[in-house]
Amino acid sequence: MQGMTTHFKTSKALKVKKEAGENAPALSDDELVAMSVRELNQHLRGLTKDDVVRLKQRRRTLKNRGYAASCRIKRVTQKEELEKQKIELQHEVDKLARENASMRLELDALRAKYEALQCFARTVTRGPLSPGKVATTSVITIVKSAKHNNNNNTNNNSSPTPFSAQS
Amino acid sequence: MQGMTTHFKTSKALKVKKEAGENAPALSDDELVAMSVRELNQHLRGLTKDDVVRLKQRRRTLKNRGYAASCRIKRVTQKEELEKQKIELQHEVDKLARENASMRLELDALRAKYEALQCFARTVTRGPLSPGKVATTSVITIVKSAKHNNNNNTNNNSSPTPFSAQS
DNA sequence: CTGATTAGTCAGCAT
DNA sequence: ATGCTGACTAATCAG
Repeated sequence: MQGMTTHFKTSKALKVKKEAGENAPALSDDELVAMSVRELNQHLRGLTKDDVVRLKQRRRTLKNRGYAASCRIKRVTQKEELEKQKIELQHEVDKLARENASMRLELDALRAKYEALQCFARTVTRGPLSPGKVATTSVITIVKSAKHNNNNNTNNNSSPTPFSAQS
Repeated sequence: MQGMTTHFKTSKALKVKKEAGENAPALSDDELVAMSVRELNQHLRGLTKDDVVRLKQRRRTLKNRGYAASCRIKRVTQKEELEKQKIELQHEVDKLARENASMRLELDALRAKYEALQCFARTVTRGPLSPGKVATTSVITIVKSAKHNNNNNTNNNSSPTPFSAQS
């Protein structure tokens, strides 16, 4: 991709462009860009029209240099922002998927319990004694304690609830 | 450092830079970039060393122009790709959240049904047998089966079974 | 050398 | 005038 060999040399050539030996009013780049228009006009007194144009153009160029840098920084910042949001969304997907799976399990388990209880209720209502084709494979265990019913909170599978069924 | 003195081109072009009227060996930019090194050498015969250097440099510059364009295209493509993936993830989040909510409803409804049936079962078991304060911790085990119980598959809420309870 | 990437420059647009 | 961005160039890095 990119070299990233941070060459902090740049002694005089590449990044920090310093104007060579200008004539008298040696204005540094940093000074020139930081200058307001009013300040600039003060420095412009007693210069050739040509020099004025040149100096203004140099200022414009220096400004552009900064604009270009801002533009690139903005570009990478936005890209990083996008990637960050993407990661956050991915985490949210994972979290929801986990919740989903565990709820599905819970739902299936509860459905099974419900159906077992349903069968049991059928037997006890339809007649405590039906001599027909009953009783071969389903076991229902009912544990009953009448005192206090503090149930139904974060229903784990180890049900202390009155009714629990195994297939 | 660079005085920008070398642009005798930039005559009128922004995107498609076409060389103006060159001299004899008029090679278009497109031809020059598309040329292989062997082909280039053939066109290089009978030229000043200086001209050879110039032509090679022009070729390199044209190539660089293309590389820069590829780089920009790649940049926007990757950005679009990121945004696309972000939208897809957002849709997935929405979908999972919807599933989650509906499952939560289903779970709550089933829990309510289950508890109602539980209450009912308690009454029918406790009622006929023990009117008093019996059965505080009794365990009842019922073994039951029938030949074929093909009724429990993806039990929808519209239960045609004998027992159904609503809260 | 070829291809990719960065910083700087300019043109052009918008404010 | 000021700020931003696309395209171009040169420099430099990576293979």
